[in-house]
Amino acid sequence: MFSKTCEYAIRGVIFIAQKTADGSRIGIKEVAAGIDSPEHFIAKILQELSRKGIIQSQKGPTGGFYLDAQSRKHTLADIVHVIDGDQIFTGCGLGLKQCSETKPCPLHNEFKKIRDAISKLLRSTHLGEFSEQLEHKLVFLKR
Amino acid sequence: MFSKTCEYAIRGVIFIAQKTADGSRIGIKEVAAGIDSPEHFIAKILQELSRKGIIQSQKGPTGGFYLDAQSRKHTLADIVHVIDGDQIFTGCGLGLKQCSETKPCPLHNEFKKIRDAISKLLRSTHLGEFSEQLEHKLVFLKR
DNA sequence: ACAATAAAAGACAAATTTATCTTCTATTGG
DNA sequence: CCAATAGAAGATAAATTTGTCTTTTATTGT
Ligand code: FES
Ligand code: FES
Repeated sequence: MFSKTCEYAIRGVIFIAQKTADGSRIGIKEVAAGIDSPEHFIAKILQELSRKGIIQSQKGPTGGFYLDAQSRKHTLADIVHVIDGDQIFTGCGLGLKQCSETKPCPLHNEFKKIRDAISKLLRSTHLGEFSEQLEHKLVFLKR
Repeated sequence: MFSKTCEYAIRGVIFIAQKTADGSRIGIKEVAAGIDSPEHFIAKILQELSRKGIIQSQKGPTGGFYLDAQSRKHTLADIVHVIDGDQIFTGCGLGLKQCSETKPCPLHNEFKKIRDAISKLLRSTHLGEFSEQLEHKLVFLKR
């Protein structure tokens, strides 16, 4: 569904959203441990998201990653778009070079519904929503 | 959503289903051309599906791939299962080692709906259904 | 039996994705 | 200003997926 990179990205950002809801920052090591991902790999991913303005970062002592008020309005779709591109939003489920209404693949109509459900979910889930859940052990980001 | 291998597999089998509805057989070259895939690559894929009994094949002159009555009752889910395993049917959308009701990821409940929709689609689509569409240029397997 | 045909199988190679390691740069507190 | 900290960046490597090439085996019609 998503690339491994994108899975880490989403988990990482959700983790950051939860841990920095109080305005603090969190270091890359804690993020990697928190979501069970390779440290340098998630670092690169977060750096790209930071460059694109999806999350914030700060170098030096007391530095780390965090989300500002603006970022909390971003959605999971923004992350997926940056990491995996728009394939999942508009691509053909059977891998045709492009999805098309006029030259549809045999599953086009059915795939479209699923794709739209995924889009809707990703677009309607804002990063700010993840601030509290984890602390109460209601949901998990690793196993 | 699916691996490239699995996309080719589905397109290939649908193509075979359409072209051999009359009881004939079709060669690997025609399949590769028909779905715009690398010839030897789709060959390996079809060989595996053949070993698993999802499709049939016959060596030698007048040989080729085809679907018998039994195979036409198979579903797209059978193909996906053979090629990509059960990740798409039961795996966690955020890449946790296993999806779990008791230790769910933050998107578990939403992902489950999507996963179930995909499962339902794949399980309810039988290979026999593809026998006529393509001939009338209603749907396409390459572009 | 024989030659032609077509899939099966296995080895190999390219490309992409995922992961690791090292060095550089910015920031902080003293 | 200086030393410590932590992210940024770039190079390298491993693993996986995707694609190609060659040889073998089964089947057919003559
Ligand atoms: S053409 Fe395949 S999903 Fe639209
Ligand atoms: S735990 Fe992530 S989808 Fe079930």
